[in-house]
Amino acid sequence: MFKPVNKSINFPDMEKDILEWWEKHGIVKKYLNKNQNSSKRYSFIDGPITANNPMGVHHAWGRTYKDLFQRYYAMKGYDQRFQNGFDGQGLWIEVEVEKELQFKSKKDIEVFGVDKFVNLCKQRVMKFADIQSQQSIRLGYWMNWDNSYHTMSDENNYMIWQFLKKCFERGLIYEGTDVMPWCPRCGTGLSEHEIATEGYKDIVHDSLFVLFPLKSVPNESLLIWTTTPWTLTANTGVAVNPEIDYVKAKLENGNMVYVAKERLKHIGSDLEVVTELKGSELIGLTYDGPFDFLPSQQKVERKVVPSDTVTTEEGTGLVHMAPAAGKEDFIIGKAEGLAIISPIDDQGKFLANFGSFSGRTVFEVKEDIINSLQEREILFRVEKYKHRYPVCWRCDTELVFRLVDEWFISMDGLRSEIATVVKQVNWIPEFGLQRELDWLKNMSDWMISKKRYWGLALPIYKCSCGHFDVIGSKEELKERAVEGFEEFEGNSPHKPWIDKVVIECQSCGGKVKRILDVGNPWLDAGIVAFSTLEYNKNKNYWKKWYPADMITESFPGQFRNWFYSFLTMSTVLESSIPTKAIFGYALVRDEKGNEMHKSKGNAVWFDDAAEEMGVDVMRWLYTRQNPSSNLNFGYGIGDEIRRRHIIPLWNVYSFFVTYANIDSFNPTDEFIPFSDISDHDKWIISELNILIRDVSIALEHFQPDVASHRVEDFLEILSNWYVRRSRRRFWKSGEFKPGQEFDSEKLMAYQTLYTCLVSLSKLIAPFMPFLAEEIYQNLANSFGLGCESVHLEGYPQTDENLILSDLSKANTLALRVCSLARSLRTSMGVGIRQPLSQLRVWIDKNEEKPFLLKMEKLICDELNIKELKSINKKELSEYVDFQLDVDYSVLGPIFGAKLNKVVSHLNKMQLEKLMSIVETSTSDCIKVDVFDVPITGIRFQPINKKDSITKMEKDLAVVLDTKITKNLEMEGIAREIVHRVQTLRRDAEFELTDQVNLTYFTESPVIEGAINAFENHIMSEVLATKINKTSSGKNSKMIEYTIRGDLLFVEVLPSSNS
RNA sequence: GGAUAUAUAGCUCAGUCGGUUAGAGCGUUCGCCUGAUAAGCGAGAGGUCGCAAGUUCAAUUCUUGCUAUAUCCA
Repeated sequence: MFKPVNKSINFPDMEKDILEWWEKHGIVKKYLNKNQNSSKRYSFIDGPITANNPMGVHHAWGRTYKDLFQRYYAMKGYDQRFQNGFDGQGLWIEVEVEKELQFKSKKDIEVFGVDKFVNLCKQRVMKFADIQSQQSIRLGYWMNWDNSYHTMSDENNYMIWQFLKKCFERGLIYEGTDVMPWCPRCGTGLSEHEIATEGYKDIVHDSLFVLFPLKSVPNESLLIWTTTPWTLTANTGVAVNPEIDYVKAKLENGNMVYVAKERLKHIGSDLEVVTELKGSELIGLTYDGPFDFLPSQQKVERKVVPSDTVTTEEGTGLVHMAPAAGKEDFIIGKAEGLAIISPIDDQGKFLANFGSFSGRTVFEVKEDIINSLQEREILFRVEKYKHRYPVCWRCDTELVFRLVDEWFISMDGLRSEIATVVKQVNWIPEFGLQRELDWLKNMSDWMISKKRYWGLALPIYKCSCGHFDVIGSKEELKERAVEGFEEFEGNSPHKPWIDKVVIECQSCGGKVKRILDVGNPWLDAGIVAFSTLEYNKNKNYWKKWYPADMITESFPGQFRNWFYSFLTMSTVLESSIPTKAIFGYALVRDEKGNEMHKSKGNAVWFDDAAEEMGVDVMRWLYTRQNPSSNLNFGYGIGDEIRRRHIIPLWNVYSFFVTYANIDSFNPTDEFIPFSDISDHDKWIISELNILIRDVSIALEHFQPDVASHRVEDFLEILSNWYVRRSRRRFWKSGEFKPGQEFDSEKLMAYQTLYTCLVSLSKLIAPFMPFLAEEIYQNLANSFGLGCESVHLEGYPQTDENLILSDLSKANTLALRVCSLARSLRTSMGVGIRQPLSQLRVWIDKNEEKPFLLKMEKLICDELNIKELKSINKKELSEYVDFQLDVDYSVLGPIFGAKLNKVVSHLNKMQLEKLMSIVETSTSDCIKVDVFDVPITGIRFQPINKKDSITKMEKDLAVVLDTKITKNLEMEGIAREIVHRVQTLRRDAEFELTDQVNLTYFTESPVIEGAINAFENHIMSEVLATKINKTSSGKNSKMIEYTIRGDLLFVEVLPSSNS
């Protein structure tokens, strides 16, 4: 006996029961260990998830892929590591802890105590790692959760030291001065990685047009434009494009200004052009700067310099240069030898020698700057200007550009090496390779330092003498330490403990401390192909698992983040690929395709989604998605997935169990051999084997969407064709009990459907682990068949001998015939319940004709037709006309440019004559003019005559005999009655097997005649033991029906026999 | 300004290694079956496959240019 199936199942509840069952029986552990001794290996390296918040549904997408592929290879018998990773060092953790403590700046951290602060950061990571593990378990993600790695681990940090040491030995590490985007709140620079993603916002600023009077000529000025007024205090030059046309124009007050010709309109229509000149003529001019009086500006020479980056798209065509406060300015300034004046400190406050601005932030001084320019009559105009301006991706503070000393890894020496490695990786989607190479090409040196607290302690020791060293391991540090190692010993290599250690300078012998900076967090994640695979501890282990077979992450951000650091680090350490394949996927959007934002209220939390829609639905939604396009996620979409794909499977399963129990079907009995089962059964088994083959191939080629859609297609034909066309076999009477006679056709149906369902449960196990388990437990394990859990099973394998392509073609043909005939019935207004005597079918392709005969019974049954007749073209021509239909795909390649001539000759021929020539031709070709035309290229396509009783496609036509004889009419009425009584049975809540008595009353001789003629049929269809006509007229319990205009009253009562 | 991707029905998306009738789901109109399923099945309407040029006997498909959108870079 199978466990009865709940038809109105609540999937999330079912999933929770399964979770409990897995837990109770230790299934996960058995699964993780099952291939331990296998010679086959599948190596997956997990890109660490940031353990800073609960998981979102976008994480669930990636984790579904990770689980899917690992489960697939687990079922295939591959040994795996199943190691999850958590990312936990860096500014994003610091920011959250700062928020909790309500800190406003870095000073608060110092006052609070760096050690306490760092410990809180660690605690936060552990807390969310735990939450995310629990959520992942709810998702059905099977990993070794006791063995997750942390990027904050000693192992990981020291491994990065080793990497940095190797960079150092190659001379790639240097301290550089550069203008960096800087967050005044966080007090740190941002690397290119960080600024690009969410780093820009549309912000409106006051932009200023300012006059810079020329030194050489009185009353003549350069007109410049800036969107960052505070940088004017650090101005040391003006850039012009030598190729552009400029003008000298007269203002109302008679003074002259220089601007680009094209910008004149924007600046003022009342300007009168005095002369035109090229930008090159301006170069070298000197001028009075806007804040010459500041102490920092003394002895500075300010001049006009050339730059082809200057355009006439905005501003004045003359660009104010503050080399210490702008990226471009710095590059141009260095090239042209402009002075560099650094105006602000790490909190965005002006340094000491900036007069009244000193000690105030760049945001505070804006008004004063404007007023000062105004008073001195060099402010030309203030204009609101909206632009994309960089902000801090963590705290939203507007960034400033600042001259800083940071540590870098030089990329120029590595670029081509990395590119070589990148090209060896299999990128999915393919364009990933192009994007990574593009990023690589444009990537400037990697800024690895950060002036913060919680993160990798950069092992760089810089002496006051200028010499610096990079330490490559804890052991090396111990060896080199001259002070403080005992104090540090026992702590993780983090600030502040690590900074107790002092080493000796190898150049001057002085005492040296570590630089104060921590590392860029992408170092942390990039090293995991070494740190987690025991590169130092156990080389054999490392060799066993390196490189990974695949990694998978959301691709939009990772080309410059994890993918990049991952590939870079393996290039430096081993000059080899860290993974054979990188499978990328896009972004999760909301139901309408908009970005999800907490603030917009359209973000969906994983816990809510799991509770409401269930994780199998969620996982199917993910796996069926084309990975390279954005995924719209929502409850409505979830409902649709459940309704269209999961409920149908559940219904087939429920159908099977219902009848299997009625008939005492036992799956442990011997199965009828494939060679002996019916064609209909062979067909679905064949389709099943094709499905298994396709799904396996798709998964091995990283096409989970293709695999999912193939499963959906199979479910469709299983439910709507196999089961529907098999139902009568399940209804045949007779239980499968020892000593009882039973129908072998019926047994075949049960065994076939059973095979399909059990195979399906294994096939979908990596996709929907809960539903798969539920079905498998009931169908297999409860009878002691198979394994304890579907997840301990092997993945189904295709048996090529069971794939019968002729049966596929035959069923495809039958489906087409039925579809055409149904459409014809619809258009003629004859419902399917009215039997009709004959359907004539014309098939163009000779090779398909035998299939029609094979499918005759099934088609007749499906369409409620008495007889199927195959007709030839001549017979068909009674009902239709034909037209010439040239098969261009046949004739095109043969005739090429002469094709038009051939076709026009064919068209000129009389159609009937051509048809008979083609039909009677004994050779493969016919002569048309001078051409030998193969007859396979000439077709005759039927077209409808008016008011026809035919319906056709190109190579298929059906003709319906619509004559309804007296007998057919009565049979139709009988079917109507059966239908009404079945509905009555259901409404009265009879069991499927209950016998009933029918009582009816009618005054219609037609209905009465039909009942009499088809009494036995009706009785067997509705399980009636008796049919009584009352002569006393209708009683009040009878239900009234109108059948073809006549009244019928019916009552259904429990049978007196039962 | 450069790179990559995308552009197909009202919406969300498949597809076409070039072949003259381009598909699905949702939505919409109409209908139907049902002793598993109204959380089902089917039919109809709805598309000059972004625009333009080129290659070709033939272009939605290949090439180029343009436009728009997204992501990335400068």
